[in-house]
Amino acid sequence: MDLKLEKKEIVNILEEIGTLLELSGENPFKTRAYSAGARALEARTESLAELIESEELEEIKGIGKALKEKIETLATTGELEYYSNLRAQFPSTLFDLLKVPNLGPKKVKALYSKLEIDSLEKLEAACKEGKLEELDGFGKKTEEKILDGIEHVRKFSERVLYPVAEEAAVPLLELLKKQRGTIRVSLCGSLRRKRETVKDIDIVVSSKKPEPILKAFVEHDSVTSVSGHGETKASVVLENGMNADLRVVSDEEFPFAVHYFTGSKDHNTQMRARAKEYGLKMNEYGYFKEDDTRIGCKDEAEIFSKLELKEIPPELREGRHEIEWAEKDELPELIDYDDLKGTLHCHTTASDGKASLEEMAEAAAELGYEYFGIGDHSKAAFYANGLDEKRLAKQIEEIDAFNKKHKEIRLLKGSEVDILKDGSLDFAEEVLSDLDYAVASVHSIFNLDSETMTKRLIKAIESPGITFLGHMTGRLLQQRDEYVFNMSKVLDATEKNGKWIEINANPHRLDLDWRTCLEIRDRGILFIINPDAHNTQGISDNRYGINVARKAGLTKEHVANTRSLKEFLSLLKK
DNA sequence: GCCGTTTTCGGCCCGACTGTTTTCAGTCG
Repeated sequence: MDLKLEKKEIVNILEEIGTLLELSGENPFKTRAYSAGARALEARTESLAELIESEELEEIKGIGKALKEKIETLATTGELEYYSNLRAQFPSTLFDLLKVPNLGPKKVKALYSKLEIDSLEKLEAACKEGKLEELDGFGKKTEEKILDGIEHVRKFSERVLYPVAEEAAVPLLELLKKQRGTIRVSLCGSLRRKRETVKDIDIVVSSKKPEPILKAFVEHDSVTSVSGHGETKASVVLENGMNADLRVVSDEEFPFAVHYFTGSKDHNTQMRARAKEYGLKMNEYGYFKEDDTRIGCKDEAEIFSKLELKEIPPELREGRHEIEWAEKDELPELIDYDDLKGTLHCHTTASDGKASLEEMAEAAAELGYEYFGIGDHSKAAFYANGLDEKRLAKQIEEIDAFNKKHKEIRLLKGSEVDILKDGSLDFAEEVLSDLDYAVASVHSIFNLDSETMTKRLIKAIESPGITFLGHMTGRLLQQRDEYVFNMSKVLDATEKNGKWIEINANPHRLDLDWRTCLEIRDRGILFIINPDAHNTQGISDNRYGINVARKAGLTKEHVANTRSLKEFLSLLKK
């Protein structure tokens, strides 16, 4: 089936239609139906062609007759009149205005229709001239807030990588923990769900006296401005540009508030719907019967058990399969942070690493790993000082010598072999046969057409000397999109040849994405979590890879390097 | 626009906070 648009592109268009409908003042539920439909489509792992051919689109919850037809029209023709008509009503630059905090569709529409403001520049000028005060519902304070907001959007419009958010959250959590009136503290939001990128930091505290806790929060050293400060909640902007929200509730309410603010939105919606089936109303303060009697719960586990659900780990709460799993007692026992017994794909000073082979090995041993795979670049990665056959042979000798001397950790001989443009490898098979393992990666020529790139990857994964593909999609979070290829076909080849798939744990990559892991798991393909470390600290990045695996719902059985050295070596032989 | 073992029509989550109001609309999470 030949499609004009990829699934991702259609998801984006549906989202955009949702926003455009908001701007045009449509029924909010209709608006929501488009963004809900977009998310529902995105969550499916099947390719769009499969969904259309098998007539399954309309089976997806959140996609009805109208959306099905629009999706199919977009997929087959690449166009949709309904969409282009909507787009013609508003300039696309209005989307920039929506990014300004406290500016929503209603206000943006008023700005556009009454003052012809359609860009951040025009908005800024109008604020400075005091023009906004002419409009109903706008005043001096709004103008000031908008000016601050424009500044903020220009500086920090992006979400930040998980480790950046985590680093900013830790001191706040510590501050809150040591406040006198604090009973319990929990990180919430996407940071608690271990998303790969995070927009703001959400924290919930339980206490009998909220005021002093809120005060301590807004006065913390890392706070540069206070954007809201009420009786039970406060919002601040941190010096790294992130927003942080604190909510203070009573201790009885705490588990509900924590669950509520952990989200995701979709997960919460599904939980509330389920609560309703049990005759309960659910909000951030508790369960309520129809006569408004409150039913308390001591912790999150009890919140779930009241609805006959097993406790769902925060990482899984994305509104995908978790409630179904919890209902059937089929929640996977998620892989844990100390389950990795070894790791591969690490660099040394031989190529572009910053630490020597010995330093890297010692650091790995200190982390408790039983085995550690060196994987320096091959000669085509010339920008990274890749090794040629001669230098690789020398490194193999060094590794043999190291293993003779050291018993605390076993070094594995390996290489990160470049996949050349035509899919052939940078080293011949006889060179690879001297190694314990080899990871094949694309490091150049990303802009091939889908068919060529797919063939390229398949040819690499079919090579006998290759153990797994490294960072398979090539994405760099917030920097570079995945290259275009047919993942299904590459996975077919991976499965057929008994190869593995890497979860690259570098926080800039996190490649694979957790959203696609489930399909791979169900094919029976093994994963391996590697840090792609270029220095000794980088080895610990594996915990971000574990985040991905947990979000995907993987257990340790699904991940090759949870095996002991002995088991791992026999896996490699296969 | 979607959805339904109380419904094919009438619901669709809802509370805190802010600013501009003089009782509430808009935004956010």
